[in-house]
Amino acid sequence: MLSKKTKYAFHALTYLGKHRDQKTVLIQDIAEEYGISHKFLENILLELKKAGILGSKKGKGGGYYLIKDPIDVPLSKVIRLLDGPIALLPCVSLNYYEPCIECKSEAACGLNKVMIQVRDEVLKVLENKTLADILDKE
Amino acid sequence: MLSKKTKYAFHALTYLGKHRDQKTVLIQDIAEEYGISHKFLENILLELKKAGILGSKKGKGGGYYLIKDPIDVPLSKVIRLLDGPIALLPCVSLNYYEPCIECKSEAACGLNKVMIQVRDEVLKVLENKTLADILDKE
DNA sequence: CCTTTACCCTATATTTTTTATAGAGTTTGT
DNA sequence: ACAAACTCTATAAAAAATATAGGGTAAAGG
Repeated sequence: MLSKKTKYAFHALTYLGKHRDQKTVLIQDIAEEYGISHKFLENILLELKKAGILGSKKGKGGGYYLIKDPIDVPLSKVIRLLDGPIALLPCVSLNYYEPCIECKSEAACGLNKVMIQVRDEVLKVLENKTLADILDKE
Repeated sequence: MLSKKTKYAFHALTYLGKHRDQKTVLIQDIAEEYGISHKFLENILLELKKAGILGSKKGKGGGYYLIKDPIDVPLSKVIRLLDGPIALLPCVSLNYYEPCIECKSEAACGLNKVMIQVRDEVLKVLENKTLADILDKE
């Protein structure tokens, strides 16, 4: 399941996508629209900024704005950023790989093979669907 | 990510699958093989039993045994049992459906559509791969 | 029939992760 | 100078996952 953090991130990105005509959007506006705590959302937006998805402007009249074209923001990127690995096992994660502690060898692990398959199927969708696809529907 | 509970369940099922020649297997034997706490594993085996995957026998000479043919135990069943929903959002879960609280309407939700697609791709794999596939590899 | 073995069940404790909050900085426009 | 609004780090609260405890119940075997 996606964490609240990730869901909030998608909400915020959707809101920012819808308001691309204005220069900046206040944290407060997004927080109110979706009933998210201002401060919690702040951390999320900051992470999205560090990842190069959002830009921000300080001081009066400041706020956040989309720095990327929505079509260039795959959903997988957002999920990985806020939630971490997409794979179901650490030993098949592309971005957060770790060997399974209790596993003797990956070659001899039956689960490993299946989970690689699952990962690839999930990524086929999440790498190709972007923020633009989400904006379309709303 | 799969929880430890689910991973332990797969370990136990693998062990039981490998030892189908003997009538029963002790909790203790499985726990030692994989370094799992006896008591923690007990709860897991009990759930697998309630789900009709395992059988057990009390008293001296007792233990657990596979009641189903490994080919009739889809991986999705085990995951759902120990971990809950496979879907990434409650609003697209087939077995644990719940509406998203912060979501106004599913029809107008861009994420909803994509996550249905993800769910279906994952299930294509996990419903068709069974315990038998895992046993093959080990 | 009695003792031992081993599963059955429920409750509680511990640890980790997630979610939320607080408050002091820093930058910027007027 | 002042106020608006993001930046950053630390901490707290809540929830979930993991682990432990201990008595209950059934069955085998002598």
